[in-house]
Amino acid sequence: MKSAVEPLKARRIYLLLRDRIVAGELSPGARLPGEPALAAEHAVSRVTVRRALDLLDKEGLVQRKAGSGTFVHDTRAVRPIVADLSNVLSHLIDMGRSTDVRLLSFGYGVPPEPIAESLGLKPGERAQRSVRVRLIDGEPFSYLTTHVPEWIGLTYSEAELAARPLLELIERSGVTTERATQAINATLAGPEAAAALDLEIGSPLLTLTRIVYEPSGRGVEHLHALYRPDRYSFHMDLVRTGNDGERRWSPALGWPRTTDKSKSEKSKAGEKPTRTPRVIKQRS
Amino acid sequence: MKSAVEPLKARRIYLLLRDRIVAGELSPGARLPGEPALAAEHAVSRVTVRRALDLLDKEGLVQRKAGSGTFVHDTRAVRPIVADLSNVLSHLIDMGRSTDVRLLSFGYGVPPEPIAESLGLKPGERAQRSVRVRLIDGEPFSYLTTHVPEWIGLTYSEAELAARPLLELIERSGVTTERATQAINATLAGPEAAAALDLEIGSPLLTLTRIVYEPSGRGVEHLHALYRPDRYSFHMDLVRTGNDGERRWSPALGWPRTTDKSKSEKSKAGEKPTRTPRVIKQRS
DNA sequence: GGAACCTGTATGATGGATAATACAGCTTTG
DNA sequence: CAAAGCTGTATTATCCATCATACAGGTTCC
Repeated sequence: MKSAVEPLKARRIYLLLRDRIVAGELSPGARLPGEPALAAEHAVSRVTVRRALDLLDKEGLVQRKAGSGTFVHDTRAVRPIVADLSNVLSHLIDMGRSTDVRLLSFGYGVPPEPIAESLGLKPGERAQRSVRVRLIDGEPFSYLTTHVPEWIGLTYSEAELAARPLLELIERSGVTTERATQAINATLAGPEAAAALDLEIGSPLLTLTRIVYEPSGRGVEHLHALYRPDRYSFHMDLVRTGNDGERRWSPALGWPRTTDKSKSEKSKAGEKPTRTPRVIKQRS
Repeated sequence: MKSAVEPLKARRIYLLLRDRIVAGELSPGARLPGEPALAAEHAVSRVTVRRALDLLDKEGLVQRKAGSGTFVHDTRAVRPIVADLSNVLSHLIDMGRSTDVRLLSFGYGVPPEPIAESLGLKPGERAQRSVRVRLIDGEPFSYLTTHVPEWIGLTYSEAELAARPLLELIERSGVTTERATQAINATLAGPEAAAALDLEIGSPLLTLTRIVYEPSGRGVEHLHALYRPDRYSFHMDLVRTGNDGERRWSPALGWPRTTDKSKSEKSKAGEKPTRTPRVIKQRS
């Protein structure tokens, strides 16, 4: 068995720098602090900084010029996709970007207890489990694990699942979907997800867990989605509702907009990032 | 300078197991796979698995019984706070949980370019930057970095900021807030955030970036929030709108019912009061 | 009781990440 | 041109996470 210990500090610095670049804090063309400076800043040796920069370089995020410095390269290719809170990204397709789905796994079995519970399954009852990866322009950005009660799952084939949206298939089976709940969170990539998303284990991931209910209140779909944060983020517009006494933000329903100039977001140096919303025009 | 190489595989396994526990996949009382099994599953040595389990143990998530096995312990203490998408968690306060805010940093300066842009500042214009940590029941769960145009920031004092919601202070200054945009994402904890949130560097974090605009369209607040995913998550209810042709999910405006996780009946072996300190300091 | 698990504990070996240091060649600046 | 940066490239040494292995002592179950 090969032993281990993988880059840690190096990868960390790589990720931090990467975040700052993708977030727009370091604009294209800008020169990064020198290797000695970065080494001092992060209290590591220059060799380590160097490894981090090599990773950025290999990824094309940065261009190194001997004798001159390291410069931020084209970031446009790395700009994340933006979806609204209901997870709609159809506007991307309209923009000519191609999305593709790859079905990694398909089968029936007894799901873990919490999922069974959310689907209202009796102990021992089976469900269909599928794992899919969604790609945009050939690059994977989401890793979806879905569970559907067996009696629904049986109404469509594996091939159909690979080709059509699951929810559409569910509705085709005669089930009406009406309500859903979802939770957004963050995790680290485990081995399978990391492999599927072309990431290293331990990379941060955005998480979305959604349960779709039919009118009777029975769950018909349990979705667990993992997103690469550098390629996907949730975005929403809020409006102020309820005058003073009860001031609160509510989602702006007419949602389409995003017209304004690239409003980027980021915070201070050496901090956490967040993505830059994409300027998107949408049809309709 | 102390050299390095920190636990990697061990921590990874720790985090993965932790996720499964917190997510409910491994219910309280359940017995984890044995150390040899886990070692095989993750292709590591038993020593490494052991370290991961030690971390879980120290955190109180798991109880180890020599000769018997390792069992999932009380998870209720770890259940994350749930907030709706507009970031309201008032219902928690209603539940008797106390929140507290600690002001870590306060000052004025020229913000990084993307933030300046979002606030509509001219190059060189200054803004107030504050860093706060929010605690619930004494435990930190969010790390907030806010930027406000100087002319607004000057209308309140540092003490006021530490005591009252920022948005309230902004509105008190005469500014009307009407619209906001926010993006949700994920990252890894950097050094400062990790320290403030009592985490290790490299832990996953939920990210929320919100920009609040006044009616004229000028930004008046830039918020960058980092949340511990094990203590905080976003939750929302959706309803199906737009019949077939344009089927889509929209946020349910009525208040979401909290995800009641009280599956009371499960009292396994003698319940234990275990009040475990939350320190995750590893290495001694 | 005893087999078959399990967790606790100790050992030595190893290899890869990191540190520390030195020097080359290029670029920019004055 | 020369000085002062910078990146490229070695070399050597250290450290420690991990591996592999062995054995102890507890628990479960037949």
